Amino acid sequence: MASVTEENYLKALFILVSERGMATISDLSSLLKVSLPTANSMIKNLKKQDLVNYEKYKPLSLTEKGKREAALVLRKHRLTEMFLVTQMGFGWEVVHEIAEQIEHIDSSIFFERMDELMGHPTIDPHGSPIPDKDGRIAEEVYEQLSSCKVGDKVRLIALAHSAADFLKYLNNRDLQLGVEMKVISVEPFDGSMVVSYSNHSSETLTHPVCERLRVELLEH
Amino acid sequence: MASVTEENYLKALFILVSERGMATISDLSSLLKVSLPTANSMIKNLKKQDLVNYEKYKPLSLTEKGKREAALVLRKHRLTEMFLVTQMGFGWEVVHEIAEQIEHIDSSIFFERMDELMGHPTIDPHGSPIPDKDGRIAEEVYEQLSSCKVGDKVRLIALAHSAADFLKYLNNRDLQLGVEMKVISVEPFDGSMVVSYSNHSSETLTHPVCERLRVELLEH
DNA sequence: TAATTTTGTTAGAATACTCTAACTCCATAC
DNA sequence: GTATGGAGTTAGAGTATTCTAACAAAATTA
Ligand SMILES: [Mn+2]
Ligand SMILES: [Mn+2]
Ligand SMILES: [Mn+2]
Ligand SMILES: [Mn+2]
Repeated sequence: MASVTEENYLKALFILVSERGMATISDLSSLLKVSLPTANSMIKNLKKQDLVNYEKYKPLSLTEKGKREAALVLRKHRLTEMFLVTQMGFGWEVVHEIAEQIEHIDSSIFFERMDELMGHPTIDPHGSPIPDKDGRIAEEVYEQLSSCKVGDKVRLIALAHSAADFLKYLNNRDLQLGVEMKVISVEPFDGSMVVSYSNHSSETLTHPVCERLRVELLEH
Repeated sequence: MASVTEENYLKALFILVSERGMATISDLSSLLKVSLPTANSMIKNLKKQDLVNYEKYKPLSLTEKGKREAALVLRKHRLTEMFLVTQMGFGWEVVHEIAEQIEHIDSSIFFERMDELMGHPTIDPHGSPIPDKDGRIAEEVYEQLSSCKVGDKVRLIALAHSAADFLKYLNNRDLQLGVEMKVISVEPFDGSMVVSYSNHSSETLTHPVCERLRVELLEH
């Protein structure tokens, strides 16, 4: 069984590859906040266990075995986040930190019970898909709010990142998953958008925010 | 902050001292399933941190600081066990293993929320007291069933040990905390007892079992 | 292409935890 | 009181994870 450290590396690699199509040792190094040589030697270790594909100076990828392992950790992470929100009443801005630890608990009955109690959820509180028991995960084929046009009506269905700061920013503006929004205007200079939704008739969102909001197009 | 390993040592020491009045390095070594030199060197480490009192060849004890740390880990352990039983529907025979891992989660809000959701329980599913937030713990001044006499009526209020085997044994006989039992007879030769309770009019319990059942005397 | 910057690698070392082997201390049993 | 066996200790070493320093390769910029 993979150690806590190894699990963190596998999950990081899985997420990096699914977000950017590829991953390098320095991506891992900065995401996990370890030095480059540390990441380098861990990658060699994971290669030895046939969990990652790696050739000197080449980009990284997970083997099938590594993908499975990583997806199962991600499953535990996302199930936990959902459990913390739906069963324990936590806000979506605090659950990631706790799940980062609980994802390493070694107990199949624990996570199976969570899953049952929640009725087998398919997404986590941030809208990301939860891998199934075999490590299969749904494609994320969402549009970014930033790519929408004036007049578009969309529904917020997921977030590209779930840092607490960002989530609190959304809380302060009553932005939750499921909210229907309409694009009022787009500023060509800096990509900021004015949108309306719920009780908010006019809210300005900067480009970095719009990029991180994943939406489903309802009308345009 | 203490590492997972250090927390396990502190908790083990706390339990050994509270159960037997004292603890030695070999007690720790066998309880934690590590070699004697391993326990020895960890004790030196904990002494350096002013968590245990230790002089070569002398018995061990926790400092006030060590007691507090240990009690807070024990609090997390027992809150978790109670949570797993009352909020997640697990049987008391499986929760110890899971709690052994979750007790090391570093998140005060997580355990505070557990505590709130359960209405601040004071005992765990095996009847052991849950230390409070300051690390204070109630004295356990229970009688053992094995010390009762024929004719005594007692209520089962705690278990001295919570190994899964033992708990399954109790499950098979419908023995739960709170059950009122009557001592029908005691076999002087081997200390086994015949008791009646609930729908069980005559159940034989061996001495090792009776020793581990802690009771409150109702009548005699 | 040449210079520069970024990324990756190797070497060497530190810390935490663990072990076995060998030895010493201590309680108690004769 | 000495012999003995169990408990405790020290020495030395291995694995996992991490780091810094020094260097090499690759990518980017000029
Ligand atoms: Mn998360
Ligand atoms: Mn993690
Ligand atoms: Mn327990
Ligand atoms: Mn533990």
